[in-house]
Amino acid sequence: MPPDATHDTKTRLLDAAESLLASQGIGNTSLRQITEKAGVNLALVKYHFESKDGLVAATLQRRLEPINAIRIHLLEELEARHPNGPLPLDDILTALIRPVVDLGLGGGPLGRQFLKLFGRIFSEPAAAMNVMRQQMGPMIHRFDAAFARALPHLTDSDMGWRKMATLGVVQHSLLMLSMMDELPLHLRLPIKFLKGTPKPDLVLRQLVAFCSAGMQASVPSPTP
Amino acid sequence: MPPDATHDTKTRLLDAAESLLASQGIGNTSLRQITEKAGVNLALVKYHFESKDGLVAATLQRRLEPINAIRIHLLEELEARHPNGPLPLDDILTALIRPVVDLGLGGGPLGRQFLKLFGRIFSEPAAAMNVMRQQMGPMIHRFDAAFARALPHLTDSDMGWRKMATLGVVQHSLLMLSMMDELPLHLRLPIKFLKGTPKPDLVLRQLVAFCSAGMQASVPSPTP
DNA sequence: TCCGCCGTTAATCGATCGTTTAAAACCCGC
DNA sequence: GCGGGTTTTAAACGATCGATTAACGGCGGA
Repeated sequence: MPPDATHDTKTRLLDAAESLLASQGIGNTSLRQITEKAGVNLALVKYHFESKDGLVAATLQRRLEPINAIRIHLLEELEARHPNGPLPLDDILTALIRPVVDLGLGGGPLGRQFLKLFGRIFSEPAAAMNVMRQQMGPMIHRFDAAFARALPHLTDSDMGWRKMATLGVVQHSLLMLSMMDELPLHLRLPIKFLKGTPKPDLVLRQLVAFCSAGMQASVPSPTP
Repeated sequence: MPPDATHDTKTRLLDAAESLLASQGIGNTSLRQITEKAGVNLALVKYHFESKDGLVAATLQRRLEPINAIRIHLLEELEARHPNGPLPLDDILTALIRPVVDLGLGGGPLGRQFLKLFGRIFSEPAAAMNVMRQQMGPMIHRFDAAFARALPHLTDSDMGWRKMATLGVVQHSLLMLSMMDELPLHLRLPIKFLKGTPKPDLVLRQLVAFCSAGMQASVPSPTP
């Protein structure tokens, strides 16, 4: 199976889109910028992806699908290692966080750029959020049972707050990291404590440590 | 001092901008939408705010300035209450988080909408980030000493990671909350554990509990 | 009363947007 | 090497963008 032209054009468009959407946001990136960077005719976006929204959705899906597949695979491995009883909280969090950290900091520059797009996604138009929800929904649901068994004393509401906080930690931290080597120096305020790009293992350890402690926090009393 | 026409027009533009920028993002909102909602002529944006960037900056500044002033005021109150020795970590976090929670959930609908804009800000063009940095920089720096004294065993790097994570928790959680009563039901996946809009006190307690535990987490060892 | 400034207005500028069309170029099996 | 489906191309569509211009209204001071 030779790399036929169709696949090539599609990939070139996806790569260019990923890079530009990440650095400028969806609404601020034009199809002309994308097709020019890809070295491809403007009308091919409609031909291969139907519309701009279609291209954006495909760009997100290309990365989210394998990431979430790995997450679930890691969780299943973990379950196999602990057939009975609850899973260690740190291991659950690692299964959830490691795939996206590895893609962003372990892979090439394209992965890094996608991290930024991933961090932006909640601020983008609904079309993008739809893909996100469609891809993340089943994966998150798969983790719910594991979390509930690891922290059985938490109410559904408390658990909900903490999962939301965890997602915030991961998303914001990775967004900041992915901005590091691209933003002008004077905007680096939140990450000036970093000398250079940190190793994926360090990032993972820091994020898991914070989130694990946060999820295990004692339930706050109604009024002091 | 009667409410002169100038101040009225400026306020109407700021209110309309705040609402629209929050719900659509900066790049996806046109000046024509803003001026139409404000019931004001298009050219008045240039007259009063010089440009679109100027209007956006003024919109952010109007909210960030008083919020950060209250944050610093709460911190100073706290320092006065504990003249010697470190401040309680939970109280530091409360001083940092309460003002923005109160604005977003305690005030009127405009405050709620600003929360969304605040949550989006890191994904917007550099012009918006500049205002953010300019306003947040001195405030954050003011809290650094308090955090360092409350957690003296943390290295600068560990502290940096945890402050970044804390900011992520606050920003993401408040963004999700502010989206709640505006987004279509099928997008509410991350917050479906909430029955209705939670009280500011509950939100504050949840966020402080998670972040406090996260910041106090035992320092992760280099390699297991 | 008239002048001068401030706030406002309508109208238009050139640029760029996503989308669409119709024809050209390409590739493969026959 | 011919025909038909696939892929690519150049060109244009209408719409909308931020910015700008010049003229108009009114109101206070000379």
